[in-house]
Amino acid sequence: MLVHMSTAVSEQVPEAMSWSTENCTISRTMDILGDKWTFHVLREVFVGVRRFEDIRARAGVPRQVLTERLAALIERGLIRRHPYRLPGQRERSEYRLTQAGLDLYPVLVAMIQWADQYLPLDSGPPIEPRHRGDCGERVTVVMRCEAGHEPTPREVAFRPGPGAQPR
Amino acid sequence: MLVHMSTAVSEQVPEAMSWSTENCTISRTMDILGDKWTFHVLREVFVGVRRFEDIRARAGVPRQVLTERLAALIERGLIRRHPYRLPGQRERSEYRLTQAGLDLYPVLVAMIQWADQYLPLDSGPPIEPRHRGDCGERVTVVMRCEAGHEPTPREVAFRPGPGAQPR
DNA sequence: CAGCATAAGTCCGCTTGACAGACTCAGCCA
DNA sequence: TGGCTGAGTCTGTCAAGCGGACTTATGCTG
Repeated sequence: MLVHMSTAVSEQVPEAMSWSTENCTISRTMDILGDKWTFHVLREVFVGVRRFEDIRARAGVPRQVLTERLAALIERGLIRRHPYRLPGQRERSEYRLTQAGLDLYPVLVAMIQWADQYLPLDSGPPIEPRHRGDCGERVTVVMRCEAGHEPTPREVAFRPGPGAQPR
Repeated sequence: MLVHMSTAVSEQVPEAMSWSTENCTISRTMDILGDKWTFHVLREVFVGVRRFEDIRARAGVPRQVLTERLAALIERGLIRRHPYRLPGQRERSEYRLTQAGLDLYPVLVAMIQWADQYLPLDSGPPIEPRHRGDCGERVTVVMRCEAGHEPTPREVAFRPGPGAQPR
């Protein structure tokens, strides 16, 4: 039971205190995604902007930072280089999402959904995730457990799994 | 239609190029969440670790950075201070999630789900989101559109919404 | 051929932020 | 009185981000 549920005056030690943060899943994810420019770059690639100069100009990333972040994202397997050639120009590279990159969609959709609720603009959402093709309806994320329930945030808790290490 | 779907050799200009990144939802979210320490701090609060010293020691955050991040998270309304008093000690503060903070659950669950797939540990997941109480089953996020479909990442696209500004 | 245009970088010096480690402060207790 | 503890603040060092100038490779134009 997490301390959230405690009603006693005297505090209990949270269960999580006895588990290591060594191999924490969030840390390992943040090692890849955990800075503001990486997310800006991914946003551009997600909306279809894939060339160095276009990404740089739209996201406002310093060139050196963009070079470094693209290399890191390629090394981590989220994007890959893809040669292209404009008529009358030499061959260059653009950057496309891999399957691992595409599978970040739920993360981006969850963030947009949160921001649309808590950081709304007067003019409405500037960007909307939608079901492609004939359907075209707006897409949201929902949490669902394996029994088929759809719990609210208060009904969800993080628990140690098989890979948890004692401290 | 996004360029993803183009099969022609000659490239098209992505639709997104004609929209401003000024008020982008991802940028505005990253202004709040977009650095590695903020996510580490949130992780601790999510798993029930709420006191300055405990957060600092478990997350390995430099004190000064923790002070600054907690203040920012309070100002943005994701957490709030809550006084507590251990027996025989003076009153101190702990940090708890607000409703806005709790509603980041889907973002964290989506990240963990992605990492469990693409950055797995031999020993299994160290942390698992679960439905509290009697159910106890594992929780995942799914994308769902308003027509009730559950599209895969390739079937979702980001489109400009009512608040999109031309460049 | 010389000269120009362009995408995608690299180089440079400055400033900002992260960092480790020492220090402070307030209340409680022996 | 002096010591302990949680929650900070202070300080000097060092890495990273930054804007702006420079470079490189190729194709096009005259």
